[in-house]
Amino acid sequence: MGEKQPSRIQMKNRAAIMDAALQVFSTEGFRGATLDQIAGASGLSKPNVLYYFSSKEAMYEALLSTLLDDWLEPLRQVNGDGDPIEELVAYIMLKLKMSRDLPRESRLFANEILRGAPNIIGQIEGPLRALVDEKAELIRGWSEEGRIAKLDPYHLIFSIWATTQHYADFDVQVRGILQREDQAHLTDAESFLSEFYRRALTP
Amino acid sequence: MGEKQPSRIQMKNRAAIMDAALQVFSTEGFRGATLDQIAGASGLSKPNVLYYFSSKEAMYEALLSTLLDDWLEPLRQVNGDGDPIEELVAYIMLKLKMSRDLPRESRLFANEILRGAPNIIGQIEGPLRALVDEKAELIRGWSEEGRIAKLDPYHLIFSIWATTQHYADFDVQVRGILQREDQAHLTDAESFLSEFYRRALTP
DNA sequence: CCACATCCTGACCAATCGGTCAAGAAGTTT
DNA sequence: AAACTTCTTGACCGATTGGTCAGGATGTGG
Repeated sequence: MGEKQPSRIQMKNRAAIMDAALQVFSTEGFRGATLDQIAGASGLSKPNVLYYFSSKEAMYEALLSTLLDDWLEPLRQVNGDGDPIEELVAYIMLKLKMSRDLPRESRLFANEILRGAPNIIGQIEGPLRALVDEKAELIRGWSEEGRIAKLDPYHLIFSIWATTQHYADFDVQVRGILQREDQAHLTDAESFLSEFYRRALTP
Repeated sequence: MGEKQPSRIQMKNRAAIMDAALQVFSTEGFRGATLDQIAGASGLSKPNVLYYFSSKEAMYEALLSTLLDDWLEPLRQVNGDGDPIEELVAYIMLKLKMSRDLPRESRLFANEILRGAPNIIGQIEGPLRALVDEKAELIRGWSEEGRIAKLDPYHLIFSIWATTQHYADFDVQVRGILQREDQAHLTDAESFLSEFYRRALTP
C-alpha cells in the first residue's frame, strides 16, 4: 500500500542531486541552470539524474517546497513570552545565522522572487502572509503597550529580512568592499545589527 | 575622424532594445534571457536587434556600464555640509525613490551580484569600494564627534542598501504580503525608514 | 548461484539557443 | 530620380538545451 522506503543508494544520490541543484539554481536561476551543470556537480550522468527526478522543474520544485518551511521557522518562534526587544533581536540573530549557514538557500529564494515568484506566489499569498499577519499583530501590540518604539510592524519585518539576507544574497559585493575572504565580517554584522535594532526599537 | 552621430532611427531602436533588454535581463538573468524575448519585447526582429548590438553579451554590458554610475550617484552626494542625520536620511529617501522609479535596474544588479558579479566585480573592488571607503570615513568622523550614534559605517551603508533595494528586488513578496497592487506601500516605507533610521542614528 | 529489481549509461531526439548572411526595403543626399 | 547609405528580414547554421530509450551493469533476496 504505502510508498516504499528509499534504498541507501536512493538516499545518497537524491541528496547529492539536491545539493548540486541548489548550488546551480542559486547562482544561475532556473532558466540559466542546465541539467549538464547539475549532473556534473552531483557526479552523476545526466540520464541518471533524470532517473531520480523526472524533470528539471521537478528538481526545482522539490528544492523550493523543502526549503520554504525551514526558511520561515525563525519567525514562527517569535512569541510574546519574553522581552519584546530580546525576542526580536534573537530573531534577527537567527536570520543572520541562516545567511551564514545557508547562503545558497537564500540566493535560491532571491532568484525565485526576482523572477516574479512563479512557483511560490501561492505560498507567499497564503501561509507566508498569514504568518506575517500574525506576527505583525503581536509586534503592533508591543508598540501600543509602549514596550517597543512605534514602528510599522510589516515594514519592520521587511527591514529584518532585508538586512540579514543581504549578507547572503549580496555576499560578493560585501566581500568586495570589505576585502574579506573569510566570514569574519559576519561577526561584525552581528554586533552592528544587534546595536542598530536595539537603538531603533527601544521606546 | 570622430564617431558619427547616431541617426534618429538608431537612437529610437537602440533605446527600444535597451529598454526591452533591461526588462528581460532583470527578470530572467543573463543566461535565462533569450534574444527572441528581447527582440519580441522591443518590437524588432532578432537579426535587426543584432544589427544594433553585436551580441547578447554586448547588450548586457551596455546596460551595466550605463547604469553603474547612476546607481552610485546618490551616495556621491552625501557630504559633510549639512546635519549628519538629515544627510543620511536624505540619502535613504533618494535610494528609496530609485527603488520606486528604477526597479528593473535594481533587479538587474541583484541578478548580476547573485551570479557572482562576473561582469562588474572589477567595478565593485575598484570605484565602488573607493567611494564607500570615502563615505564610511565621513560617517566614522560623525560618529566620533558624537553627532550620530556609534555604529560601524560600512554595515550602516549595507543596511541602507538592503532596506531600500528590498522594495524593488522583493517587490512581488512585499506586494503579496501587503495585498497592495499600487505603489502606495512605498509611501509607508518612506515614513518607516525615515523614523527607523532617525531613531537608530540619533546619539 | 539464480532470479529479479534497481541502478546506470551511450546514443539519440526534437526544440531552442546565439548568431550569420545575402538580398531586398527604406531613407538620405545630390 | 539616380546613386548611395542605412535599415530590415527570411532563411539558415552549428551548438546546446531538456528529455528519451534500449540495454547493460550492479545490487539484493531466495
